[in-house]
Amino acid sequence: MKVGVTVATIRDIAKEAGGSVATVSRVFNDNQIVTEKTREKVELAIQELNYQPSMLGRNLRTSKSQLMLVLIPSTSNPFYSEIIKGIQDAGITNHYNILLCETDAKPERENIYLNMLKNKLADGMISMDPTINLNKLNELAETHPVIFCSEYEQDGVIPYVSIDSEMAAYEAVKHLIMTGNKKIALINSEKKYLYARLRQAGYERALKEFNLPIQEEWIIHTEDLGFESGAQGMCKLLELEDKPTAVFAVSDTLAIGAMKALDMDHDQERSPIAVIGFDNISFSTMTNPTLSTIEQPMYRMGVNAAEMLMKRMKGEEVESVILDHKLIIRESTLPSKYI
Amino acid sequence: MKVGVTVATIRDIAKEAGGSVATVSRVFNDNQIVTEKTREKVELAIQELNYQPSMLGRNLRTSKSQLMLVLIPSTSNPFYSEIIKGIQDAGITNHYNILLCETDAKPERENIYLNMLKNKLADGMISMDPTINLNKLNELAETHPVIFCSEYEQDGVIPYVSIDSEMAAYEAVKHLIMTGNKKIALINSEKKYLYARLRQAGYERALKEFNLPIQEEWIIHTEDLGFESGAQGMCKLLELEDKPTAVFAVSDTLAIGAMKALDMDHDQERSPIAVIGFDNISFSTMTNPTLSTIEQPMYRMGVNAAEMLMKRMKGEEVESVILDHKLIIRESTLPSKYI
DNA sequence: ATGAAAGCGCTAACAT
DNA sequence: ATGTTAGCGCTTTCAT
Repeated sequence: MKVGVTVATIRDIAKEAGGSVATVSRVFNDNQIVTEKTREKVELAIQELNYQPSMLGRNLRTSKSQLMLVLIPSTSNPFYSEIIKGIQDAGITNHYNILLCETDAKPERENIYLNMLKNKLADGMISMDPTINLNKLNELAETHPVIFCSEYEQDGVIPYVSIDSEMAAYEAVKHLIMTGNKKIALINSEKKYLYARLRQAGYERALKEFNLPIQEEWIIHTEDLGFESGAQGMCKLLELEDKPTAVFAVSDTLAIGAMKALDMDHDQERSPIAVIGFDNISFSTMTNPTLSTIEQPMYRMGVNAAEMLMKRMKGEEVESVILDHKLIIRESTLPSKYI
Repeated sequence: MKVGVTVATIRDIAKEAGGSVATVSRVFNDNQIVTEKTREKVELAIQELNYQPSMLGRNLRTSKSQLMLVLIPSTSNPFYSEIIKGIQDAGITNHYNILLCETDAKPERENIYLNMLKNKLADGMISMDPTINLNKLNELAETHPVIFCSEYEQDGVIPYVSIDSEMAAYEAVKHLIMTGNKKIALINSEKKYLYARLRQAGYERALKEFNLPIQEEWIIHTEDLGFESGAQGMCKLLELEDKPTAVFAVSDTLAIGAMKALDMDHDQERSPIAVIGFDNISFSTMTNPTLSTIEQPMYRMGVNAAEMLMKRMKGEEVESVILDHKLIIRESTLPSKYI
């Protein structure tokens, strides 16, 4: 690494081209007012000195950073990967880059990121973090562009893009009922998250509609969405006297863990247990049996969230969006698979 | 979102505290020269006006952004998630944030990111992208801090953190041989990638050492590391007259896809096929059978890469690092599983 | 110990 | 059409 190599600034170009910094700036910002002749001279100088305008200078002047903050709880859930890809694709088309922020459910990290928005290091924020402090975020949203993606605040003021979790859960459970199950368990995450409450509501609505009892012992709450938690949840269910015949897990990662616990359970007496997940991550086609699930349009959610944020950053108003979900029936809920 | 709300600047604080901007700056930078009394006054004003120093201003002045660029080919491979977590954890401790850059193997994106480094939007770069243009990167590295993580240039000048891919592959294949396999196939990615060449070299070395033939038709090259590619690779092998009895796949994602193809192959005549992967992503314990693999210390690789880069950004020299890998034996290579 | 002032690289209002 | 210049918010040197 060469030390002391100074990078060309706009002034160097101006001098080299025999013009002023304003002209150089105009050339770079595609200002049509510049003569073709002048433009050529400037562009030659730019080539010559291999000039790149400093974002630092430009950003300070325009007080824009062209950066979007993206808050996620953890990178380990593949659910977020597809969304991020959507955000990135939409952002890059409009010369925005994303600053990925993994909060790991740590409030001190959250603070760092909220401050980055306050002190202009980023122009706006997309939050996918269910653990975020809503009071602080709402306060921030009064003065800065913020969009929710996936997890949001019901009846809140921050625009969001999400799906109808209650309806999707209802459909998943109804599918279990229609395929002959009467004892249906729920592996849910903690009820402090909106999506957890909504999916539980959908689960309960489906059971009620078909006059099936809601049994406390068939509802498991896990600490996180890891495979391990799903497996533990299933183990608890398998220990029950009165075992369920089907399980609805609120994420594919939980469902996959649950199916693994089923694999490893060598009680040949027990009846097969159907499993349905939520998200449709790509892994869900790789399990054996393949996993029935609710598809979320993750890539589109990301694109939408980014576009909403970019509008917001231009000062436009935006409306929240509910995207379509879809029931995907695979082997894990096919009775035949187990016969 | 309130419009027109102006954020407090360092001058506002100076005025409020009845001091100068220099003093406020000193307080913020923990300059010990400030009197306790003055410091208190300033801190009160900071509280009062809820002041956050603008990174934009600070960055321009110090010509540092406290941002590290992280280049990855795609977010969809979970292999990168753990590494990124390591980078982020190490970075945040030192007040660095990461700018995640998915190149998607598109050269135009690559250019965007390389330029961000040139024009000071980021202080340094960690590249995990095997598709990157080495000429450009080497040129950039002459003037800017760059570190390779996982994929690197052999005998190049850019420091890297990686594992011994050749040795790891050798061990994986030797394990297949020791468990009784004589016909061993390789599902590799494209040979333009260093890791692909090294792993193939290890594969060939193990075969040679045990006097097993290297058969062209048992070596598959895939376009990417997706599940689908792994499945297609296995299908090709299953169509062969002379089928292998074991497969070494250069990534867990490929291996998992390959195992899925095995699941779906209903030829009851064929002998079982052992599979070993590479990476030890968390999903590899969720398949049935569970996947034998080579563990890479992904989190530690990330931490190391970030620390190396931070040293480099301070102007220190750093040495490349090879971290330990580990053979993980699970069900997919246990002969008993198939009997 | 504190303050005044220069200046980082750029854009844009204003002047020519 | 082009140039001059102020100033974005901060750090830091130099003076007091």
